[in-house]
Order: sequence, then structure tokens, then C-alpha cells
Amino acid sequence: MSCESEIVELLRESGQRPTPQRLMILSILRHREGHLTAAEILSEVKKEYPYVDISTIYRTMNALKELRLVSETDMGSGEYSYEWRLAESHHHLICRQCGAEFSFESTYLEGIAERLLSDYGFRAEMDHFAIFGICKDCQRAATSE
Amino acid sequence: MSCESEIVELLRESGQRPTPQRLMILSILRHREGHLTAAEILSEVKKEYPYVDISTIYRTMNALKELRLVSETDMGSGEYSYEWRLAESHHHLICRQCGAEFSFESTYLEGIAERLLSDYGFRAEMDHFAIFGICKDCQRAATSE
DNA sequence: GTTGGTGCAAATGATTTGCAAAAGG
DNA sequence: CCTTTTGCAAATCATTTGCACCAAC
Repeated sequence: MSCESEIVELLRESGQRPTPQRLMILSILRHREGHLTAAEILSEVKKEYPYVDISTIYRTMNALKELRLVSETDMGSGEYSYEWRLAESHHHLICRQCGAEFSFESTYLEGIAERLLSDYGFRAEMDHFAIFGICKDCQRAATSE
Repeated sequence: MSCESEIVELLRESGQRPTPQRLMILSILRHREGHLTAAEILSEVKKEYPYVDISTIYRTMNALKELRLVSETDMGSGEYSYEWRLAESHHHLICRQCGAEFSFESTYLEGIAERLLSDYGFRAEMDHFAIFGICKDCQRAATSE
């Protein structure tokens, strides 16, 4: 991949080592669209190298989180989801009734970060939001009861 | 309290019973500003009645969550925070460097829910958001390094 | 009485950690 | 070599659950 070397560089700069495990994890994060849980990443990596441990996934995710290369999102399932941050920015609508997920473009939230910066001096990182609510279908079902 | 009876009514309507434990929990949620973790609620309730169990707190929070009386928010600490939903709506800015918390008015996000409803038919519940980023002081510290 | 709620203890499940061995630079 | 990372196993920690007893209606 074209930007593989940039990432290796980034890891090195922060005193970290581009081990094969990490490169496999990175490749999976970058080539699979959307968010993955630690367990999902683990099972993908195991296809290539069955000896990886879940702790390595978590340790890698924490390292990448600090480098701001991945985002960690609470999708309401009890486990976190991770996503490559340089993917096209978007957010999620999650129906708390039927569990359906929709994504929407980040343009909806664009103005907010600017206002928070000018009003509070706070540099908000609005990468990957999960917004809970009720979807169209469940609303219809509720009113027709 | 003035609206105590309304809440008791709400519980009854959904087939639930206003037990002393629940009333204590409700009172704490309504009289303490801001968000509380399950453990914090527990220790408050224990001041009055030392036999409560943490499981009762969780069961009550889940019941109140379903009645939409409390919100549950991931504040990034590894445990959820709960808050009385009818409190004045606001959101949180949390600095991921120093951990400082600021709140901001819900007006910032008001337009978004409307747009999500008209564009996607999704009724978003944007009660109590936690937005992570870098606060003013930590930005200043970073640039002056 | 019947249903729902509590306390307790035990289970669960995600995430973290200690440690000795292996690998990177 | 010296430092970081790994795999493994064990620990941790928040949350949930089974169950017998109790309380509300």
C-alpha cells in the first residue's frame, strides 16, 4: 500500500516498532471498511498468523489511539469498536429499539467543532460519533400500534 | 419534592414499583448536579441505608434508562455515568490529555437533531454527549514546548 | 396470593497486567 | 546489548444473573 511506509515512519518517530503483528493489524484496519471490535480484528489476524493474542490487539489499539491513527467508539454493544481514522469521516445513527445502524456524513457536525474552538478554545475531535435514537421504521411501528 | 409524585406515577404506569431503594436513588440523581457513576450512587445511597447492593443500582438505572428518565454516557473512564435527563440539557468537553471537563449548552447541537429527523427520519436522542479533544491550556502547553 | 424487587454471591465478559522469552534496532 | 513487544496465563473491574426471600399491590 502506498502509505504503509508513512505509518511505519510514524511508529518509529514515537519510539515504536513496526512488528509483523502490528503491520497485519494495520492492514486489516485500513482495508476493511467500517469499525471492528478487538475480537473481530483478532479473528482476522489469526487467519494469517494463529498465535496472536487478544492482548496484542488491545496494546496495539492503545498505541494507535495515542498516535491518533484509530478512533475508539462505544457502539452500545458492551465492547468498543475501532476504526482507521483517516477513512472518510462519518458518524453512526443507532436505533436503540431494533439495533439498526445508519451512517451519515460528517458535514452535519462540521460547524460544531469550529464553534467549540472559537467559543471555548477546545479542539474537539469529532471523528466517529455514535448517536442513539429511534429509527424511522420503529417510529412508524410505534404510532400504528 | 414537587415532582416526586409524577415519577412514582410513571413507574407505576409501566408496571414498576416505587420501592424505598428506588426513591433514594431517584432523589440522589435529582438533587446532585451532573453525572454520577453507579459506584458513586451506591456510596450516596449507603449513607442512608447501608444494605443496598450495587446490583440494585444497576437494575434501577436500567429501568430508568428504559423509561427515558436517565441518560447513560461513556465519559471515557471505563465506567458509565448516569444523569437525570430532565436536568438542563448540556454536553461535555473532555480533554484527553489532562482530563479536564467543561460543559457546554445543548444549543450547539440543536439544529443537528432536526436535520437528522428531516433527512433520515431518525429521532436522535442527543441528551448528554461527551466530546473528546484537547483543551485550550494543553494546546498552549504543546505549542510552547 | 401474585408479581416484581432486593441482597447476596457467583458468573460473565471485556480489557489489562506480570512475566519470561523473542525480536527490533 | 538494550529496549520494546509478544504470548500466555492470571488478574481486574464493571456489569449481569440465579436464586431464595421480601415487599408492594
